[in-house]
Amino acid sequence: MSLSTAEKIIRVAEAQVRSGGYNAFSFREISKEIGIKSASIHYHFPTKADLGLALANRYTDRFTVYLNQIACDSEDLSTRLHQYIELFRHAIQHDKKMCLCGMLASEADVLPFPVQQAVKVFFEANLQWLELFVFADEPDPHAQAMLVLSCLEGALLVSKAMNDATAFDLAVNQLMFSFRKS
Amino acid sequence: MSLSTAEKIIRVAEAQVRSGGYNAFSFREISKEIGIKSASIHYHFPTKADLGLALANRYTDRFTVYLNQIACDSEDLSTRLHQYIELFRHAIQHDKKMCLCGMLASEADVLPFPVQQAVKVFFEANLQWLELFVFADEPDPHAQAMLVLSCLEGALLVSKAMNDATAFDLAVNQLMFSFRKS
DNA sequence: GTTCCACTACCTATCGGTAGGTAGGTAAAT
DNA sequence: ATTTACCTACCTACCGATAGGTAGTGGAAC
Repeated sequence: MSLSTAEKIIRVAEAQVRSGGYNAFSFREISKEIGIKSASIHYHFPTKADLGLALANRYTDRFTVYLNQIACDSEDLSTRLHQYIELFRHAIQHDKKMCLCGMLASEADVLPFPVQQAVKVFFEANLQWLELFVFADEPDPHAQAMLVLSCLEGALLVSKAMNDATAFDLAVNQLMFSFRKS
Repeated sequence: MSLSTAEKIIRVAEAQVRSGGYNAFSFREISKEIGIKSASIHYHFPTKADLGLALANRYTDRFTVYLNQIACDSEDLSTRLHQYIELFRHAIQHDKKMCLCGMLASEADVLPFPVQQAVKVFFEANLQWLELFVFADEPDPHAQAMLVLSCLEGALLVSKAMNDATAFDLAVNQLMFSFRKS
C-alpha cells in the first residue's frame, strides 16, 4: 500500500506528538523522515496549527469509529467497557505512547485555540459515549464516565513515568474490581 | 521576602513547564520574566537539563515534605487519603496547572535521562507512601495505590482538556464513593 | 584579592514560514 | 492536433526569530 504524502505527514507527526508533545514535533523532522523538503509540507498543511488540528481531528474520528463499532458489536455493558479499555491499552502496549489527545490536553495552555477545541471534542465524545453506552443504567453516569476516562488517561501517564506498561493493567484492573463489588 | 535568583528561576521555570511541558520553557522567557539576561541563568544552572532536573527534584522534595506531614498529623487512613487528594486538587484549582511530574511523565520519551529518572522517583515515592500509609491494611496495596495515583493524574489531565476544574472533583469523588462501598 | 554574580557579545543550530520556480499532468479552446 | 492555461506536488533558497550555550568582562561583597 502506498500512502499519500498528506497521510504520511500525519502519521509521522502523530507519532512525534504522542512522544514529546506539540512543541516536540517539527516540519523539518517530519520531512526528513518521509523524504521530502520541509517547505513541501506547507503545501499540504499551511501552518503548524493546521497540521496540529488535522492530527487531533483525525485521531478523534478514528476513535469514534471504534466506539461505534463497540456499541454495535456488543450489547453487554461490561463487555463494552472492557473493549473500550482495550483501545487505551493498545496505546501503551503496542505504540508505547500516550493517547494523542491526552498528550495535547496536558499542554492545553500553550496550544493554538483550534487545537485546544479539537482536544476538548475528543474528551466530550468519550464521556458522552461512556454515559450512553456503558453507564446509562447506573446512578450518576457522568461521574462514572469521568472516573473511567481519568483513570485510563492517568494510567497511561503513570506507565510512561515508570516506563512499565504493567502499571496500566494494575490500575485498570483495580478499577474494574471496584466496579464488580458495587 | 526577597528570593534568591536561583529560586526565582526555578519558580518561573516550574510554572512554564507545568503549562506547556519541557519543550515549552526557555532560558530567554525565564530571564525576561525575572529581569536578568538569559546568559546569567547558565551560571546557576549550566544546562537546560540541569535546570529540568533541579525542577523535578525540588518538586519531589516539597511533595515529600507534605506527605510526611500528612502521615504524622493524622492517624486515620481515610483522612490521610483525603489530605493526599487535596495536594492534587490544589494544583488544578489554585495553580490551574498540571502536576509538574505528571506533565513531564507524558513527555518521558524526549526528556534528558536524568530528568526521566527524577520523574520516576516522584511516582515511586507517591506509590510507596500510599501503600504504606493509606492502603497497608487492605488487600493489594500496590494496585490500590496505582489506581489512586492514576486517577488523580488523569483527573488533572481531563480537567485541563475540558478547561473545567470541577471535572477533577467529579472523578475523584466517584473514586472515593467506590472505596466507601467496599 | 578572591569569590560571587551578573553583564555584553557572540556562536551555531533550528524553528515556522515565505518567495519563486519547475516538471508533469489535465483539460478546455482553437 | 496543437496550443493555451491551469493545477498538483514538489523543489531551492532564504527570511526573521528563537533555541541553548560559551567566552570574556567587571563590579561588589567577603
